[in-house]
Amino acid sequence: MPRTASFFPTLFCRESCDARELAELTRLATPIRFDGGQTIFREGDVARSAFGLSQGVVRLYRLLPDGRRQVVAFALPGDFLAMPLGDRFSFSGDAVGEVSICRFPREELKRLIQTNPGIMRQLIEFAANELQSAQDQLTLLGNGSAEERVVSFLVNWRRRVARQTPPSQAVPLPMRRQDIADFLGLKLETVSRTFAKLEQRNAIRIVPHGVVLMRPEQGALVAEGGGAS
Amino acid sequence: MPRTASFFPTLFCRESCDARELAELTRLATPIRFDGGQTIFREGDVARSAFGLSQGVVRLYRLLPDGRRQVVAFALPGDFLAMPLGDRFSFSGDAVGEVSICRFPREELKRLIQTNPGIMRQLIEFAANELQSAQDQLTLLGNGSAEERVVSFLVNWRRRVARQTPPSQAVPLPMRRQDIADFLGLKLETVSRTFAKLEQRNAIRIVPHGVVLMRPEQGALVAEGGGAS
DNA sequence: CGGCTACTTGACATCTATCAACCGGGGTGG
DNA sequence: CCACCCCGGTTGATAGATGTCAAGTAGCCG
Repeated sequence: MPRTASFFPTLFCRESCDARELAELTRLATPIRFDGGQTIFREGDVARSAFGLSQGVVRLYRLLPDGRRQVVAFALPGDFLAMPLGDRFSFSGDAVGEVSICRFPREELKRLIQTNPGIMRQLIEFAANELQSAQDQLTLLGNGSAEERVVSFLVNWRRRVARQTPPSQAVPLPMRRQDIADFLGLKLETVSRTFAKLEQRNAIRIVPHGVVLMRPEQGALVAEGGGAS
Repeated sequence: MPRTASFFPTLFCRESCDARELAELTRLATPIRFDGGQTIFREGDVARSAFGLSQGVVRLYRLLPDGRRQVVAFALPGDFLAMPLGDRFSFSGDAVGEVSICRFPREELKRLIQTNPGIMRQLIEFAANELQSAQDQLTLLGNGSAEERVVSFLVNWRRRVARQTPPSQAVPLPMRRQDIADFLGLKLETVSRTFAKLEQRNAIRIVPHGVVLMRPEQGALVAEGGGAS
């Protein structure tokens, strides 16, 4: 269990960290790697496995029959990819850049969860967080202008990324404009234009694979509360 | 425990129905009534209680600082109002017409849940459903036109209502246009116009406190999958 | 160096929001 | 019992924001 270490600590050791439970989990986990663009699991597939993200970024999305796409969340290291309940995936996930995954056999994981109240509690908490995030996102898509959506995305993304690699002025944006657009319910041109507008206003600076959020505007930008999963 | 009966069966007896657990739950529950428009709980309040809906319809919503509102869901009998986790309500709920509620003291309910795997499982399943619904709604708000949103709402609402009072051609809409608008991320005028357009097309008929969904169009209308909580 | 892909920018179309007037039913008070 | 008022809903005219289509630019990889 080499690379695995970077995953468990974030996910399971936040509060209740039982050594035995952790050992069990580690025993079940199989580490896998994916290249950028590869699909990890597909909406509708029978969920034989559950996944945890160790390294990299994963976009979770749904495809509509006519090809439209809704990105449900961007996962960061420590996040679950898909809740290990329900026997089919309710969305697809693919790698944005290289990623390291922990794969769990679903049935065994399920059994482990049902017999370990500690893990069970963690799972419920995780679900509650997800729900909260989904409702934040819902509120944003229901009421926000293009600019509010983009700003909210940047602020939330920065907060989440900062948790992983603390000190850094620039916020990396490994995903494409199209991904951001599909996450925010906008078109990529609108995202691009909004970025440009924010830059003209000196709220951000656009850099090769990310943005720099400028100090002064940050306060004014906040407004919205929660955000992505 | 008189009126209470109409709540528990739907919520807790769908699958695993343990007589002892049910008895415990019933012991904790206090029935309350509210008139239309009354607020049952408020976003941000400390959640001393958890609530289950016995009769009527409740709108669950968030208020943004500038007064905009996002209706997160319309609850029907058998639904939980707010997940009994987290120590503050993450949204408000108020009665649409008269409602009957079951009130649970949160701490005791929590204890009961943590010691009863059956109830725990139910709760997780409920949370998973909620999450699924939230993501459906997210997809709708992110990609749907006004008409798609309204149609999706009507179809999903009909399905949910039908579960309660099976045979009825007309779909009751006890909530106001403004509520529907805030649920769908539209303005009430747009909702009204969309209703009118659908009626002109003979897809629906607008009746005093509801609509009738016409047979032929129904097939064409479906398109979207899931929906409200 | 060439070609691909992501991204940006521009002109224009479309949709929904906005502002405002109007309609109609239910309840209240005369 | 009738008239009025109030509220929710509908409808119209107009404006603003985002989507659409299309061209053009920049960075990356072979």
